[in-house]
Amino acid sequence: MNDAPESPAARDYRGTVILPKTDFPMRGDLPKREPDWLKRWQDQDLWGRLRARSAGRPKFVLHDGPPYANGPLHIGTALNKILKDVINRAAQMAGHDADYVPGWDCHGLPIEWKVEEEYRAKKKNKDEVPVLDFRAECRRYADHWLGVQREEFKRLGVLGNWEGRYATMDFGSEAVIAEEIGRFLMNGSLYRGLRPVMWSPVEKTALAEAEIEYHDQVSPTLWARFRITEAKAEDLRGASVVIWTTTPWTIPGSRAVAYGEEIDYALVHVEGVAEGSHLKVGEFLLVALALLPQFEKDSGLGAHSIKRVLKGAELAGVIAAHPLRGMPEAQGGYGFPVPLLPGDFVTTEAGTGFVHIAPGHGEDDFTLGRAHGLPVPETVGDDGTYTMQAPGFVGLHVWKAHEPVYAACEALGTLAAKGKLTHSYPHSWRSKKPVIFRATPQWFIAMDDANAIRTKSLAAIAATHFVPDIGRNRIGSMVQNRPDWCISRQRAWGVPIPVFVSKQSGEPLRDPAVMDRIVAAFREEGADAWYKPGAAQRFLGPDRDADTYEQVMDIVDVWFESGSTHAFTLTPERGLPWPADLYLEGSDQHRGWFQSSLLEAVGTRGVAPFKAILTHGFVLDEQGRKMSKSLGNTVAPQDVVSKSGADILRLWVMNTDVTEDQRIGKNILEQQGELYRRIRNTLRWLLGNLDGFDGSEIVPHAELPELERWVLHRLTELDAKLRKAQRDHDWTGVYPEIHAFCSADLSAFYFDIRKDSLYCDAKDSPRRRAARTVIDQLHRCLTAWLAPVLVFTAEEAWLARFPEAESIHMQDWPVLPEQWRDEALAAKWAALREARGVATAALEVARRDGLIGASLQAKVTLVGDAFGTLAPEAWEEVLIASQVMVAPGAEPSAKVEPAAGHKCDRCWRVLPEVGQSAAHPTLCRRCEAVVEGQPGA
RNA sequence: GGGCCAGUAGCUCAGUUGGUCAGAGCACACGCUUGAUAAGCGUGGGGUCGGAGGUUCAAGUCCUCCCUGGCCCA
Repeated sequence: MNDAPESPAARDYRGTVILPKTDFPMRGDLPKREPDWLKRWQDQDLWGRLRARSAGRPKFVLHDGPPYANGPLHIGTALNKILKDVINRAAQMAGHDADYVPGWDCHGLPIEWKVEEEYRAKKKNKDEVPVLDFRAECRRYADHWLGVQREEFKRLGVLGNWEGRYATMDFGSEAVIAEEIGRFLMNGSLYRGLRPVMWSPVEKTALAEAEIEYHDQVSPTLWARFRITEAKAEDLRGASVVIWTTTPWTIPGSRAVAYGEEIDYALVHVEGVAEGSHLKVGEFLLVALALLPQFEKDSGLGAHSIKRVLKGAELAGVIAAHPLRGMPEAQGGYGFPVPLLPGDFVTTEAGTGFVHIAPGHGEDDFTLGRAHGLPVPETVGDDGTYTMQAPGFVGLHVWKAHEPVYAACEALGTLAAKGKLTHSYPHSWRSKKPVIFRATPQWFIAMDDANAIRTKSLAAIAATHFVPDIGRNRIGSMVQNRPDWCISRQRAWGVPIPVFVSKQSGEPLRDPAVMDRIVAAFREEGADAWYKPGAAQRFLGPDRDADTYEQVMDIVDVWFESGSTHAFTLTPERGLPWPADLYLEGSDQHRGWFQSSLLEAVGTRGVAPFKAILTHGFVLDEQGRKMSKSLGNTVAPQDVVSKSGADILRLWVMNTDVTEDQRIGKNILEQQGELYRRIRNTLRWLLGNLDGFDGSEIVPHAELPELERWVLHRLTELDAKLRKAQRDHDWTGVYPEIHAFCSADLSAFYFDIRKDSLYCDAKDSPRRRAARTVIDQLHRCLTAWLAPVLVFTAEEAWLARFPEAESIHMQDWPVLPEQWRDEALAAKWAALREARGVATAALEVARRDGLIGASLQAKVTLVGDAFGTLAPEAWEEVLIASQVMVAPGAEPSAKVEPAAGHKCDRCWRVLPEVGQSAAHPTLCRRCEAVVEGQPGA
């Protein structure tokens, strides 16, 4: 019915249709093309040009948290760096000078361990290797991985000052780290103290909290009697307090027993015992009432009576005997009185409601002991064997001590019961071996001395902008509760704590001149200077005798080093302001880098080194589980880059809510590929329709049709969101919205509608020029807005249009005219699109019924006042229908029937007028005019 | 074991102070187009908003408990 007339012979008008034309390929082919872009940027010194161009702009400094240089990048590090890159690029394009200096953390146990492993493989003993050689080996190792990671970061499209990167092992960094320690030495916050620390007997070193991981293990358990020797209440004398412990090896270090003041304790008279029980009929025991039923099972307690129930508070002043008192081999070693002390950490969740206190073997123990003036015995040596202070067990390893402890207690009649328990226990993250709490001399930074680091830190936290805000609580409660900062490590690969201690007074030497010599030497020779022969005399100077000083050979905690990165990176020499605008790391760094940086800066400068903190979550697999090699669910960034392209990985980062944990996997990446294709095709279509575009055809805003002005309004909305995200560092949902704009607003709506005009109107028709005016802006906005994320694709889409341009990355985001914003128009068109849905639904029904195929075959009658705000001719455009009638009515509805007339051979609209022209019998009037080149067509 | 956070269609995410909030995009199915074509358009089916109680006239939206997962800490 819509066939063109058979005669005269139909002409081919295809050549008169203006179809999109561009060399911008449909497929990204990212793995192949991205390296070419990287080379171009490298060759043109994009980074240098950006800095030159940005001179004088307000600085934006995201201070890089240093990844550890000991292996290839994993997906979490890639996520972190990509997010930083997007934020830096966005700040740059929003008008800042975003000078980004990437950095690396280079010292520390993991590298040391790797190098030792290499020695072991070569049958070399580390202890026989000169320390300077060993340190050189570690340096080479770190340097290698720093190089590998740098190239991997670059491949991800991350832009930064790679030449001027910082590393904690640079001589200048080592010097500043020593200098920072010196500040704490001089201001008095650095002190040496005996404290229980997490100690690895295998690696023979104290471990930081971050170097500990928890695994289940089976521990021997011990119920031991502490016989009461002194008590006001007569019925308590001679009774035994029963403690329970999962570390029987700490018994030789036991110096007190803790109880809970509010806990109810039962004085139990034993009247019967199960076979094999170590309890004795007739004895009196003290056990928490709530735990008595469990104790019965654990100890084989049979018939018994509760003589009395007492509050823990009544136990104040009670003295007991050590369970090893009288041990023959100990030669009177455990004869001291053991006081009962109140401890608020005592619970009735497990055990007996009594906790034995070994001040050298636990944080709570140490604190309680210190409060009551208890000694801190050093019962265990650095290799995990007992010292002379554990008489009867000297030389025995603690992991082999439980049987001897059982035996000694049994012989002394203080063994109440024994057993086994599977529980979570701390292990060294390197050796995977269990660690112990052990009292050792360590260097600490005081949290609550006159320097008041804790108080000042809490104030600094209150003044910091957190994204998300919950981070404030998290780091706040940690700082509130943390103990003094133990900064010493008994290792070789790091920056030494550059301190001399007077052998006579035991006091550290506080001499600025000595510190100056040390810092100057480190700057020239690196921290190796500390280990060179004659170092002590060299630094102490001619006026002091090195023999009267102990040179501290501990190195500093790597968290102190990374906490000092602000001090050697945000410097006037680098032209970087202090403090940084932003620190951006995973949420685990609340305890790590955020905190060490905060404490270090507050301790030396009184304020935080950052204005804002942004945290992201962890990368999980598609089921939301942690990634692990054993589960085989890891996603390597290198694989994503080589298979899909860095732009896909970058898009994934920005399409997730980074404040929560993010999932990644094959399906999710495929989905990102789909989203990418839509964006890419949008750019391609824009480019295709800008072929030959020339500023002379731009139509003034006031003369644009409503549809065009609506698109420009949408641009102002997106622009506002983008700029708000840039200011607040909160990007959640921004790029999903840009994608939705490309898909729903442009591709499915605006583009679809304007194809008729762009393809079929005369080149210079006002309507077509208006569309191209907007398409020009769309191209400029989208490429600029996408540039921080799709760094390669945006460049390709920019240069496809402006081949002579330097780079999209040299551009700023366009500043949009305020007049584009038109809320009333937005509301009107939102309503129109609702109404349009009624019509498209009706068209679909007609299609189902075979009445029409393409919508241009339809004549649509719109009934309803909702349609009245637009003229029928405008509805023809919006519905892409050949003929539209509008009629008043309450409920909106649409009637569809085949359009009457013939299909225009050029624009495919079906109109009665087709066939009326003698010259072009197969064309509609508009197309005839265009083909004839009539003015105003 | 403790602290903090999260759990909305297969996937990624929206859903202010409780009252058209059960949504979007992608995927999927079906259809159209063949002048964005290894593209484009339309329509549609999918969720008892982790589970169970409770507060309220009214609860993804508040409270309690539980389950699952994550980070941190023991």
